[in-house]
Amino acid sequence: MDAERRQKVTAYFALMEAGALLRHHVEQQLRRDGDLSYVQFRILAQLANAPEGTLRMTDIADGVVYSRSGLTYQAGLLAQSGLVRRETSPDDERAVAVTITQAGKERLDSILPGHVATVNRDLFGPLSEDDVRAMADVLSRVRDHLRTIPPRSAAPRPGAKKVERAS
Amino acid sequence: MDAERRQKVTAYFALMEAGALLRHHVEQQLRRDGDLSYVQFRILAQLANAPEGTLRMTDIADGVVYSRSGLTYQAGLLAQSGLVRRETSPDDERAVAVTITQAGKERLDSILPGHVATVNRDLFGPLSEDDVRAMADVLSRVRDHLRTIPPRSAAPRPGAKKVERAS
DNA sequence: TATTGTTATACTCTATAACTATA
DNA sequence: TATAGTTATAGAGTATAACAATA
Repeated sequence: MDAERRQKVTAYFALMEAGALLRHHVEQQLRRDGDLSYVQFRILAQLANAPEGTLRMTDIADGVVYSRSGLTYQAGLLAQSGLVRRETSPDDERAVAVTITQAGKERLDSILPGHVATVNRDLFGPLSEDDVRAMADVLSRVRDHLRTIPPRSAAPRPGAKKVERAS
Repeated sequence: MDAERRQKVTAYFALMEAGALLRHHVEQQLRRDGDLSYVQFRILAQLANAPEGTLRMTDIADGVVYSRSGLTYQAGLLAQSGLVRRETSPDDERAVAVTITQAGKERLDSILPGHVATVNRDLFGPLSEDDVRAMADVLSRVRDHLRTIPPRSAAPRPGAKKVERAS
């Protein structure tokens, strides 16, 4: 009863703190070794795994950032650095096709070894193979469940018209 | 071999994303129901659990924020709102004793039920009791290990003198 | 009308370095 | 000299709302 409640408190705070600390470490490595933010890194990685190295903004948005403008901002930084290219999509003139460039691929390749080393040391250092399995299993479910709940800012456009309130 | 590598990739990204999403949801609840950031919430909670409701800045810093100035900033916001009180420590004139006020306790109490409900729903909703146990166990170790590694900004004062590099 | 994406703007948070004061 | 904390400042990131354009 009470023991379970304590487990939950422990699990909750451990997740929050481990997530924050790991992100902090990882951001430092990415910034130091390749002058990238974590979000930029994720965008590049997604593009590198996509056919043709191309995705539309909306595709990228799923699981990387919370607001559309935030993604525009980050993609803009990547474009400025020449790591991605943006052009109007051929099939849908509204859409923007983002493509990783050669420079982008090289940047990714130059960062990856150090990144893997950092994660292996800082995250997996104290874990057994079973631990990793359990963590992957449980946190995948948590992530999927959280994605389910309205993020409240990546989608909220339909009813974007609740003005009123003449304070 | 390769399967283990994939497990690691899954575990790594699941942790990063679950942590970010959960924080996002939690921040919204705290902001909406009590106009607090997560850091402010943690500070208040720490103080509420301390004897006399008092801690020194340095004590609070452990596990809440990464830079001293960041803590000063957040504590300043709490003080402005009347949720904490700051006064020079009696025993050590350099130190600042931060104390939660009655208003602070009330704010915390008013937020807590909704907070617990949010976490139970968003985080623990899809988990069994065993899952929670495993998560608490593994992530506690990860957190402890990460704390071990120099955060690189909460402590770096001694050799604060590596100028050079006249680019 | 709904969807895709950008822009302008304001704001929150964080970090660095310099500084004060006490131990 | 080392420790506790603040301040000034600057920068990165994010969200909101308004907007343009295509489906």
